[in-house]
Amino acid sequence: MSMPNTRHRDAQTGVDEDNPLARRIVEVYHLLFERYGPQHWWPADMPFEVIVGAILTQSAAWANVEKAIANLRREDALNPAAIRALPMERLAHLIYPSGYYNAKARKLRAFVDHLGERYADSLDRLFALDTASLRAELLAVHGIGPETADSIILYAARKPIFVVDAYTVRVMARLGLADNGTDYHSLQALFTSSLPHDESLFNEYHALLVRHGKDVCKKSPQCDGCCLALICASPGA
DNA sequence: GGCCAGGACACCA
DNA sequence: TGGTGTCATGGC
Repeated sequence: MSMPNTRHRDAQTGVDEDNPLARRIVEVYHLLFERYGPQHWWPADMPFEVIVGAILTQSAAWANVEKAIANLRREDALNPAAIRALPMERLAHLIYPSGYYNAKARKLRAFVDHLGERYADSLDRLFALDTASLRAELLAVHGIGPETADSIILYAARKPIFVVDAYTVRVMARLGLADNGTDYHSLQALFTSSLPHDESLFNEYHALLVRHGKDVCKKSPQCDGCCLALICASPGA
């Protein structure tokens, strides 16, 4: 994972180095990467597993999601046909540790049904869509909202789209660049208009925001020990 | 015992 | 259109 060198990449990417907001977004990335290093989120060798994880992680702790995925793997059910073949009760039981198991069982089923009906279970075919069409296609599936759709596009399809989540809002609020009322697409646009459209960069940046949000912004109301403290506009916000 | 986690949907005014 | 309730386990 290489960090963007804004001094040299501007000419290549069109990122406006004179834009203080864009500079700040890039600066935050550098500071987070320096502090935490690469996060190794979802190496997409198993895109279907990534999609399952993206759905199961909705409002759930990742450790619990891992248990649910392990159950599915043990059942040899980490593929669309197997999930479709499972009785809903059995599917819900397997994903029980991730919480909301009945609701999430319906969501998983909705996705594999959609994938089967329209793409013959081929993620390659689904991912062949351009990003906007893919996003619209995913949003049409029950249980897939903006964040889950973007997570699938970024981490499974490996297309450059920025994922906004609760941690992103929390960290950006600390920096004075957002508040709790900032809508998803405005915050997403803040990143995509400030950074090179690079899939591995967006992957790493989102993972770093989650790491930082967990480590510091939540636990330390006064930004104690925060690597962003010097540029933090509103400690304690 | 309460809070929160890598959200989304249904319902209502 | 915006606000609220619901879905629910597991770790701290």
